[in-house]
Amino acid sequence: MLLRVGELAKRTGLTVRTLHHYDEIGLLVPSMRSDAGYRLYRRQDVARLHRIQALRSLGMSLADIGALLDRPSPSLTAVIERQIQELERKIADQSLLRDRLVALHQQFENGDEPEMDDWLKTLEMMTMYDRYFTPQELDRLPLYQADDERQIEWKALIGEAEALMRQGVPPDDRAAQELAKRWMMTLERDTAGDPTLLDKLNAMHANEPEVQAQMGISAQVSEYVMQAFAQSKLAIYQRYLNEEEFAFMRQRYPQRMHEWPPLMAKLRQQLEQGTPPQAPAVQQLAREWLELLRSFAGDDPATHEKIRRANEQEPALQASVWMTERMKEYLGKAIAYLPAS
Amino acid sequence: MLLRVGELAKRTGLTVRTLHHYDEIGLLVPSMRSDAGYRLYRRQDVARLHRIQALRSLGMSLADIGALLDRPSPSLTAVIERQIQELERKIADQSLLRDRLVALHQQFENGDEPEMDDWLKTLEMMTMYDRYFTPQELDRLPLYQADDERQIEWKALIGEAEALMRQGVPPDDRAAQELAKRWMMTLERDTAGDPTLLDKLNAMHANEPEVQAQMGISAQVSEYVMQAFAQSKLAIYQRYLNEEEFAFMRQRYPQRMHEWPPLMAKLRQQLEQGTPPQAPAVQQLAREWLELLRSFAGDDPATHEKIRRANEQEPALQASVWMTERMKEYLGKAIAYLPAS
DNA sequence: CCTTGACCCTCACGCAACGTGAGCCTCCAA
DNA sequence: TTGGAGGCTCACGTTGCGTGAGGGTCAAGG
Repeated sequence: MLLRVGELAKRTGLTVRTLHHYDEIGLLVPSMRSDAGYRLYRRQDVARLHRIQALRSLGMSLADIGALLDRPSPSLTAVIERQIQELERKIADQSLLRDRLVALHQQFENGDEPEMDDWLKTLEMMTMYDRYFTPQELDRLPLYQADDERQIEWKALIGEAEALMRQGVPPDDRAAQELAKRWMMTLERDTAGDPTLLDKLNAMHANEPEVQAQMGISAQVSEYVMQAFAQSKLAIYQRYLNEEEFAFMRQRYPQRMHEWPPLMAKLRQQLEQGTPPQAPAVQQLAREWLELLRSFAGDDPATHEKIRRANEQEPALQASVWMTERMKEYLGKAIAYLPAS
Repeated sequence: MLLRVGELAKRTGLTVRTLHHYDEIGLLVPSMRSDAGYRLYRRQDVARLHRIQALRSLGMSLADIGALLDRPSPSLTAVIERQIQELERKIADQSLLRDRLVALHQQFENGDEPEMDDWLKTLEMMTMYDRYFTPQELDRLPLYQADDERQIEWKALIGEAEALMRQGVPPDDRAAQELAKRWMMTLERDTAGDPTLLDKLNAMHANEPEVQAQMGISAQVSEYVMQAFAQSKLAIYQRYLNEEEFAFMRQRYPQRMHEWPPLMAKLRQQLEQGTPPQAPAVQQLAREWLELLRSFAGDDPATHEKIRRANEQEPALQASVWMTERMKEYLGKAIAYLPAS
């Protein structure tokens, strides 16, 4: 029962080269050589090879197989479980990819042979979203599931904004403010009211000129809308503040309002992780929050009180802007725990 | 808008090494270098990189991407379709593997920590079957889905055969013949009556000592059963033949009967492929069939006629042995088309 | 006895898409 | 002017073999 490589190869369905390779890496070293140097495999070698093939068929690497065969492993079931999990991960990944490809394929199916450019642009957008959002987030991001209606809605909003800008309408104009409010409400809806999603979306728009181009939202437009939104809120606060307070706030608020979204996002994440309000991380966020408030409202507690009253009484300030009741409550507790400074 | 590698890497989520690599293979060569040799990427380079990333996210190889971007490909949808198909193949393969692993895992789940050897033996058997049968065949092979009942049944049959052999009972003994008939019927059932499966199973048993050991069917046992089966058929034919004819047949039949299964398998495959009986391949098989018949029945047409009559009238010859009515009819036609020689 | 042809041997490069140093250069701020 | 961050070019490693190149071995046939 001495087999030469060729014979063993034929019997096992492997190639001679493969057996050479196994020899080289010490996985299966034939226990004999002929005088001429031919590899001679004995029954025990063949048995080992069968085990190797068995384990290979489970997708194990040659290194792992060698380790497993050479010393009695602690737990074989554990090995299998690992293999299963890895396989399931791969399958999940590939299924996702396939679904996406199929969707893409359908999208361009009617309307024969799309232009290369349209094609790639769509693809690029998809990969952009991939870079800024996790798959779970994408699932929760309505903007990503963009149906035609949503597209049209946004096109209209953008068009209006551009028109106002072209006409030189200032951001504190009533029309601009109304547009900004609608814009923000739509945006809130399309980010599922999640400030984390909003924040990432903002980051994406800020960093990727191509996204701006594709969506049609230039940096100017978004800045204009932001300012108009700020003005719409200022207009409300004005009714609660005296002249001096309002003048102060009017100067500072528009510059600092960009800082809300990331702060809200972080707060929301802590809330969802169930971090208690007195935890250091949350306390830090509360401090930053107060800091931001002071930066445009000054240090006078009386002013702060007025702003709080406005927030409570004005429906326009209550609605929307990614602040839920739970968030307000959580923030309130965190602030209450802050040592008086 | 000139970016250095590090910056571009950061913005795209790639590594510097990856960008170097793309440069090396000519996929993305920065359109500028600084005086110090630093790679400088312009807007157009960034755009190209975005496209590269988009296509990569579809699972395309760098080579393919390069080809696609450098000349306008004929059909992009075709590319995607290819990707989808490849993905589905991979997914199918991996799902199969996972199912198998899960099954294996469950098999050993109860009965804490199995012995490495049992483990590997089971696995080895699985890979053996894999080598001799296609996945579709395995699906159709009842023996492979071996439940406990089947196992016990075969253990019993093998035990009986071994006992008879030990006791020195000759294959032409009544008891041996009865056992052989039951054996063949069980085997027919467990190969789903498909001679192709039978043939491959035989090949596996003949070539793989380990399979014999695992199943407990030694070459001696299977030869004994074969001979007993031959004797059981001879006993029937005897009633139709004269003494001389039977003496001739008795001498030859046991030696040649091994040749039936492969011949039946080939014939069945032709039948299933819908090959007409007058096709050369089928004609060749018919010739071989007649040749085999002559080899143990002699050249006298009268003898052949007697055998045919026996086959028609004897239920024991009708039943089983992997010959269906359709097969008989097909073979009959093929023989009828043979030029008289 | 010599020649085929089928096998066998040992290098050693190739593949895909980078990861990971090593050794050296450049730039900018302190 | 010095230190640290970032850049450069080799060049080897990874995984599991495929694919020659160049050269022995062995049994059969002329």
